[in-house]
Amino acid sequence: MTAIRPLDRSFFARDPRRVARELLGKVLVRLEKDGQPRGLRLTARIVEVEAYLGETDPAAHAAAGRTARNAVLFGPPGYAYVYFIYGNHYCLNVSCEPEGKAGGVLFRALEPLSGVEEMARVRSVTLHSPADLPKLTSGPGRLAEALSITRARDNGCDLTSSKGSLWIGEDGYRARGIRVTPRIGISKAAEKPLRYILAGNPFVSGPKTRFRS
DNA sequence: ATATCGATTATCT
DNA sequence: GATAATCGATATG
Repeated sequence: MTAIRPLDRSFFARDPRRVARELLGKVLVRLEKDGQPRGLRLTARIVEVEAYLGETDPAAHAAAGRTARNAVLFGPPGYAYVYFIYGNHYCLNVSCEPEGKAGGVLFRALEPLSGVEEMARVRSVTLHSPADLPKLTSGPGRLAEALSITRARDNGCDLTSSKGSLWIGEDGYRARGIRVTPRIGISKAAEKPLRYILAGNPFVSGPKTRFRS
């Protein structure tokens, strides 16, 4: 049982590239009120993220300026920006940069640490072997579903407060093997290296890349 | 292993 | 009316 402490808001008040890199190895925490005395705590380590810069980044939702949808990206740092995409999926970001300047980091993959059974239940995944675990949280839409993240419930929530039901913390784990690659699933500015992964971690999304010495 | 495709809707042009 | 920071299923090598 390792203690998890929330990150300070100043952690997020920086360039999304720096925040993205430093978020690798941190922990996303979801507390469900399920009637149990302490609730049900789901935790998962962050193993893949992407940086989305402000209005200068053609691929960012902030590119066309502030709208009702993307307002959180322009607000204070450390808050959840949740959007709905392809008529099917939610994706989670955390706002970066000081208030007034847009920027965010997209959560693309997590490694489950606790609450695996609950994640499997809400994802409708049957776990036959450890090889099935990445189906739970490998991919932005999958991890959002595993943690029951929706725009109605979570958009605009403070991710720096452990009193909330969704927050980001650190447990002393030190990230190893950080690599930077182009972002996934975008057409504009697709060549920019703004995706940060823990190389070799089986929960990282996308085609598996081979190791080379 | 890679490729293609349909689902389904909030948001923006 | 078109698009989209995706996923799961199907087809094929």
